[in-house]
Amino acid sequence: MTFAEFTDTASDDDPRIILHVDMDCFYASCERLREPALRGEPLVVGMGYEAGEPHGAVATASYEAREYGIDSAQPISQALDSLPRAAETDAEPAGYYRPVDLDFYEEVASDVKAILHDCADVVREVSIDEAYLDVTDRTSWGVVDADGSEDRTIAEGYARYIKQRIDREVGVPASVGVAPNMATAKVASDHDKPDGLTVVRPSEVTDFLAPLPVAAIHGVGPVTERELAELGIDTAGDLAAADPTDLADRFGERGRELYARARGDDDREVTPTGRPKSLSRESAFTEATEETEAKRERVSALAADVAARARSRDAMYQTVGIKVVTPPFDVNTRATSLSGPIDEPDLVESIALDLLDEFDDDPVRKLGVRVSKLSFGAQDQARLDGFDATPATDSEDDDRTEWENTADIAREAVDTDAQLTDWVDDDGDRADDDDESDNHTAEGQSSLGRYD
DNA sequence: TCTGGGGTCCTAGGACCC
DNA sequence: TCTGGGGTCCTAGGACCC
Repeated sequence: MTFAEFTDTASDDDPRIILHVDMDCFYASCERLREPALRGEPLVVGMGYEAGEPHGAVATASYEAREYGIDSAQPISQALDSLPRAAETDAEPAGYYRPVDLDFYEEVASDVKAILHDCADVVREVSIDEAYLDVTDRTSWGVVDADGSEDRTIAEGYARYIKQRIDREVGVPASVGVAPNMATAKVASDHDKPDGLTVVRPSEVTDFLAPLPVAAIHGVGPVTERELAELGIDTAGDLAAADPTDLADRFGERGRELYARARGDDDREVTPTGRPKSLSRESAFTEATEETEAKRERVSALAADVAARARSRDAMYQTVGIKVVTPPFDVNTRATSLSGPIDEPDLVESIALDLLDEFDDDPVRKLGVRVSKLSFGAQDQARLDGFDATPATDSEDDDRTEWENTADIAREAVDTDAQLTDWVDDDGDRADDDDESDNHTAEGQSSLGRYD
């Protein structure tokens, strides 16, 4: 047997079993958990409405509310107008609005995640209400013939067990997709919402995907959908039958990726959730403003916020950036990198304000502050200690801006002992690998310094 | 659909290095 | 003074996701 034959056989005989668990209109379900009277009622969860400004957007709409055309990301005022009235003359809509309470949703989510981790060896949490599980070693594609009439896979029973545990122990509904890879599992969980369970066996993958609209593929948004339509590609089957080279010409590497997903080819492993790559805060003005002071105040507040959050998460950052949205909806970003990771709220503010200067004369409808190139935990800081402050940029001292110099001072002032917290790596080895690639950057620079 | 907030990944061009 | 090819890092923008 050749090696190729061997691997083919191995993958045919032993396809993975991947679950995608997706909580149904999660925020609304959480609100119903603590307020059962909201069950069965049209419910909109959003933000920005209570301030008296009809400026927020819908975060989640219950399925009852969706019946009236209400959808995520819709302006809140419009959504509330769409709700039915109890009587023609009623001023109040016969539906409910609740403001987002993220802290509560995170508590509920952690209960759900605990069950998921109990049910799988590897869990990748993608968001507050979504996760991938590799349960290959916990169940099987084997078929049971329980009552002699239907054949179901053992994996289906396992998925149902997980769903029921979430429902029984936490009290919120979930939709689950089961498939031999992540991309197909994701589409499967979406296929029968809410409270759905869709199992796509290895032999069924192609037939399952083919008839679906191309937008059902994860990664195809409005822009790509439109461009694909111009090429006569409307369904996943069309995409699967297209010429991958043409797709690559038009969409780059993404084209190949989407082609593979439409064919049900996806060998990405389920890896544990890594640490964040960036942290940001943004906020919109009621209407576009040109006032310098208003803009600066907003940026200062956002900077303080984002720096505090970074500190609370034990994150140091090496890049600080801003986002400036000008009418009609032009997104501008600016960023500055420092010579090493820092944890300095004042510096975040001064850099962000400096970057904002460029937009002094522009009307602005939205501002954001972001920190990135994050590093975590005591190890990085121990390294910083030996990090001799002679990065490559030091040769041009005159060009160094005030904040870069300040950054060096701040870095040298870092008290390693004070920062040696009881950081625990709860993300496993893989996340560590990710972080190490970041650390190498710092090491590389200090090496350069030595060889200079 | 005149658009909130928090993220990820990819790409292109320029700077810089050997 | 003119100059190749390979590589990395950085910034800015774009598409997408929940």
